Order: sequence, then C-alpha cells, then structure tokens
Amino acid sequence: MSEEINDRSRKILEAIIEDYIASAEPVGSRAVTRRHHLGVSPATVRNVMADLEEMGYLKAPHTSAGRVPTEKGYRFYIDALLQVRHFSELEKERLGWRYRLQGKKTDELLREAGKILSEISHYTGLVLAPRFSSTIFHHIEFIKLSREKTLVVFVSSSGLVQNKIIEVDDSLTQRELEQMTNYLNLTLTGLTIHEVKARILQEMAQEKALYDKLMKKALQYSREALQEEGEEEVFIEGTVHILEHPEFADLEKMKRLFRAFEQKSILVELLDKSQKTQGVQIFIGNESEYQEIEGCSLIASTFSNRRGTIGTLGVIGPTRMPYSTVIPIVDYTAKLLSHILEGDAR
Amino acid sequence: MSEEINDRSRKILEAIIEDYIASAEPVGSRAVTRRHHLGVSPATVRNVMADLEEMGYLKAPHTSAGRVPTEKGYRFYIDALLQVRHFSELEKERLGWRYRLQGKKTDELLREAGKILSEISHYTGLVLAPRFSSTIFHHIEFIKLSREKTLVVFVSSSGLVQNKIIEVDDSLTQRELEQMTNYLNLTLTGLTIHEVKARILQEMAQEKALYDKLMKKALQYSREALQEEGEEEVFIEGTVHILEHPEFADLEKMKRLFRAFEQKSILVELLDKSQKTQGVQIFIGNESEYQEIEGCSLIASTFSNRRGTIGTLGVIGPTRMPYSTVIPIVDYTAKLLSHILEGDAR
DNA sequence: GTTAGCACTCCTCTCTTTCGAGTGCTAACG
DNA sequence: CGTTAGCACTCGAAAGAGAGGAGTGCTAAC
Repeated sequence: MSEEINDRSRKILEAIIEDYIASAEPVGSRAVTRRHHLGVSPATVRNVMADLEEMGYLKAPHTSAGRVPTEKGYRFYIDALLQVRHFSELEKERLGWRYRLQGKKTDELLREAGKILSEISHYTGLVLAPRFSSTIFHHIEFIKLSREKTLVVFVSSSGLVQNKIIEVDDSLTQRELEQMTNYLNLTLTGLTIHEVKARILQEMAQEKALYDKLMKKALQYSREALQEEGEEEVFIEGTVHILEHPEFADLEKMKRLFRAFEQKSILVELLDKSQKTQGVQIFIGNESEYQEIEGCSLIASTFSNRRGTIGTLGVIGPTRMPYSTVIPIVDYTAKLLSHILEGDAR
Repeated sequence: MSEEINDRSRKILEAIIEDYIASAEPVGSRAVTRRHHLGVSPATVRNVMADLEEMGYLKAPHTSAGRVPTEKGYRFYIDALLQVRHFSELEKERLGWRYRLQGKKTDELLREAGKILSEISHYTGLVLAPRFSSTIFHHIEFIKLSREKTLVVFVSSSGLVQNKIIEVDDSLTQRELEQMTNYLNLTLTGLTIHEVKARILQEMAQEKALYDKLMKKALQYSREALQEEGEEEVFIEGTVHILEHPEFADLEKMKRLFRAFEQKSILVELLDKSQKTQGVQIFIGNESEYQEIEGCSLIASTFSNRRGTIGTLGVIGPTRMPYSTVIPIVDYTAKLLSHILEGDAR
C-alpha cells in the first residue's frame, strides 16, 4: 500500500514541516501550494498528503484541519531532508560567545554556556557537567573546622572544587594533617578520580606493608570523603523561555516539564545517554520514553577536553522546533566549549 | 464615613478571609452566616461587608459576586486577627526536619531547608545564603593548576568554600606558595571576610615596612581573589508547587513569576530587606513594588549563628495563602536552622 | 439596629447556530 | 495514468442566545 517516497513527496513533506514549525498551526493543502511554488495543484498535494499520512509521517488533528508532522515525520525530516547551515567564521566572531565564555571558572563557564544556549535558541539550555569522578585529580587538602569536623577539599586539574565534611581523629595535629596531604597528593596526582578510588583501595590492601599509621589514616579519610560523591550536576538555564511557545499553553504539559526540570534525574539520564555518541544528537518526543517530556525534543552534543568526552550540553523544547537553526547553535557551543577547555591547558 | 472596626466587623472580616483562603472563591453573605455561626443574618453581614469594602478591606470582583480580601484586608488580618499556632515540641519531633538537616554541608543544608519549606507549605521555598563576605575566614589555600592559573580557595569557618582562579607569578615555587598561605592564615584567621578585606588593605598600606616581597605578593593575590566575590546565592526550591494553585492558571502571571525566579535579583533584594529585621516578616502583594511578583506574598524569617543574622529564608506564594499554617513553618525552619548553625560549633 | 423581601445585576454554563477551512471523492482533462 | 477542478461533507472555533443562579443593594417592617 505504501508508495515509496519520491522527490515530490519529499518536497511536500518538507514544506509542510517547515510551515508547521514556523506557524504552529496545522498546514492545509492550499497553504503548501501558495507558500511554496511546487507547480502542482492543491488537489495533488492532498493526494500526496494522504499518502504521507498513511505512511505515518503526518497526521490530522481532525478531519477538517490541515496536517501536522508526527514524530516519525520529524525524524525523517531531520535525517533526510534537513540541511544544517553552519556558522561561518565571521558569524562566529560576531556572536562573541568566545568572549562571554573566556576566563571563567569551570562551573561558571558551564552555566554561562547554558545561558547562551537558551538565549539564542529561545528554548531551555541544559549542560551536564563533567562527572567529578572522570575529572583528573590535582590536589587534596584537609582543613580542620572544629574538634569534630574536618573539611576535605578536592581540586581537579580543571579547577573544579569538590568538598566534604568528615570526622577526623581529633588527636591529629595540623602538622600531621599536612603530612597526610603531602603523601596523598604525591600518590594520587594525575589520576582520574575514578582511578584515585581504585588506587586508594589498592594501597589499602597493601596496608599491612604500611607501617605508617598516618598514611593508613590518610587513605581511609580520603576514601571516606570520596564515598558518596555528589551526584551529577546539571545546569538548567532559561526555563522561562520555553513558556513563550504556544505548545505550553497547556498547563498540564507545562507542569510535567517543570517537574522534570526540578527532579533533574530524567534530564541527567537523557544527557548521559547522548554522552556515548560523539556529535550532535537529537531525541524527538516519545522516542525517549519519558512521560514528563512528552512532546519535547532534545538537541544535544558532547563536549570534551584533551582526555575525551567529559560532558553534554543541549537545548530542550517542543518537538516543533526550528531544527535547522538550533542544531548549529548547539554544535558550535559544544565545539567552542571543548576548545576553551582544551586550549586553556586545563 | 468610615465606621470604626468593631468586634463584629472583625469577626466577619476574619470569616471572609479564611473562607476565601480555603476556597479561592469570592465569599458571599450567605456563606459567611452558614459556615460561621455568628448569630446574625445575611442581610446584616451584607451591611458590614459594604462598610468593609468602603474601608478598603474587601472588594467585589463584580456586582453579583461575593467579596474578596484586598491587600489591605490581608494586612489587617495578619496584623490584628491572625492567631499563629506554634508547633508543640512533640510535633516538632514528629516532623523530623532536624533529622533531615543534620550533618550536612552548609550549602546542602540550606538547599534542604528550602526543599522542606516548599514541600510542607506547598509553595516555593527560598533561602538566601549567608553573604560570603559576612562569614568568618578560616583558611586560604593556593593551588597551582597550570603555568598561568592558580586556584585560590577560601574556606569559611562554617565550611563554605569559595574559590577563584587568578594569575600568579610563575616563578614562585610551591614552597613559597605555602609560605604565603601560612602567613595569610595566620594574619587573617577569625575575621569576617569583610574584615579580611579591610585588613589586607591596611597591611598593604604598611607595605613599605614590609621588607618581604613574598608577603606583599600574598596580600596582593588574596585581594585579587576576593575582589569580585560571587554574588549572593539564593536557593529556590519547589517552583513546581506553586503551579498547583488556581491563581496561576493565568499564564501571564505565571510567566512573570518564573522570570523573577530566573533573575533572582528581585528575590535577593526582597529577602535582603527582611534581613534587617528579626523574626518572621510578611510582604503582601504590591506592598513590594515589584511587578514581577504582583499578587504574591512572601513570608520570610532570618536565621543566624552566634555572630548574628546571616541569612533569610521564606516561602513565596499567592497572596491568598494560609498564613496561619505557613507562618509557623517558616518560623520553625528558621529557628531550627539557626540552632543547627550555632550548636554545630561552626 | 436588625432583618426579611424583592428587584436587579451580571457571571457562568449550555445549547445552537453560523462560518470557514480543509478534506476525500468523483469525474473530467491532457 | 497522473493531475486537476468541483463539490458535498465534516468538524472545530467563534458568536450568540437563553436559562439559571448567586449575590447584591435597597426598602420597609420589626
């Protein structure tokens, strides 16, 4: 029953999707012939539309409305029809993002990237920060706060700071704490936090060989401090922007989405997924089986430093999104961020 | 023209406000007589209502609807009528908040307090974190990241960590950095960050007396690192909760509020204001001249450690709020937080 | 001063009607 | 045989028309 998709059908599908993206309203056969001069009559377009509907690329909200793309339709559009325009060097320079991002601390940098994404795209920007456990250990410090409490500060080579309060044997002098610090910094430097954990365990296994009680304690404490390391951090910027779009006039839908923003866990999962693949990835609507973000698309891309992929950033918005403009935004932001994180010698 | 407010008027005003808070719907004269047996007829109530309207405590959305409290009405209700029920010790124990808050790092603690506020009140919880400049200096550390970049980490006595990347003379050895650290820690410990800044300037003024170049540098760097210290931090938790309330069916209103959440600056200003007064404070609707939070009330209270007030927390929601239950929630949370921040020997 | 009675207002809800956009089908056309 | 014009039909959105009802203010009686 299903015809193959010939060139004319493609053109018509493309026209419908683009019109719909622009107007947020079901597209009728007339509109297609008027706005794009394809040299065919509305009747012909109607026939093609019926075919496209049967093939699952379009659907009609009701009998006497125009057609609306389905998720399958968007998918086809993105994979086969869409031509992404990349920024020219000149444009990149003009945007001035580089300027906005330079010279910031890593966490500020990531947040700012999220803001840029959201401002430019008019959707919500997401940045999944590097998991601390995959960053590179650079420094540890024990800072005694009170009799019972000691603050352990880890610094990654990119300048990310993570800290935790633990209880430390009160009898230790500041001098001994320093010795512990020196020992640990010597032993662990240059490893990823992940490797650090492994190394600690390894050293502890050889514990019997360790005649020095202090070192034993050092290992124990650093292990403790790394134990329940902070969960992944997501920066969500520009949640308001998403409200501008007509699809969120539906209160229920909106609430669900904001719930997802608040929980974050769904977003983390989703962004984590795309961490596995390089380059820009697009999740359309229900392809991701999360109810909370039904009717939404996510355009994401990974960013990296010298050692490889370390995080993901992207934009989330309704399925009806101007992909052709948002994709290069995400792409460029990711590349720029990677560039900064590398070139910065971090 | 305006009668004084006699006892009966008060009772009726109270009844109307409470009914309106419960139902979100204009309250008619019948409803008042039915739900509260005041021993008067609807007609009498109508007369009183007309008076109260003239005095500005009530208004009618239209001729044939009941009355709705004005902001002036709420204000009177809160100042003169409301009886706040405080929690008994037993209830406090049962709530188990203490348990949820104990043993956390300061920033986690504040965030968790915000979450509790929002969960219990079903509105949005706000916590204005202590300004870093008013916390007490405990420790400074220079950590070299690369040739050009050095991370400066400040730790406050409460375990708050603030850090900044600065450029440091590359010729300095790690040993010299340590000397700088020791010198600074010795000089500055126990002061508030605010005082620290002053002290740095003071020491720098005596610079000529300082024959040691290293110390001079130390001062210069630490000053640089404290220069543009991070802006105030607000934790906003439970933004979704606020959507449950009927007043936010109005999309425009909602957008405005969320814009305020995103900018934060308005909230900071507002919370900052209430920082000046001890105890629970209530801002009703337009009393605060900020458009963005029109129709909203803020219930806020300060919290403190041994040294005095250090932050503010509160709940924001529509003007129609069950003040009698929310006020003790805010009050108790603030007190509990103060208790933890003090008792914790921080 | 309080209350019952009553006319009046105005919102809300529902039911209809109208309107128009858009369709699918059919028959004619090149 | 694909394409197109014509046309009946469908269905939602918008507008209109009551009906119903809650609530008021006023007046006059208690």
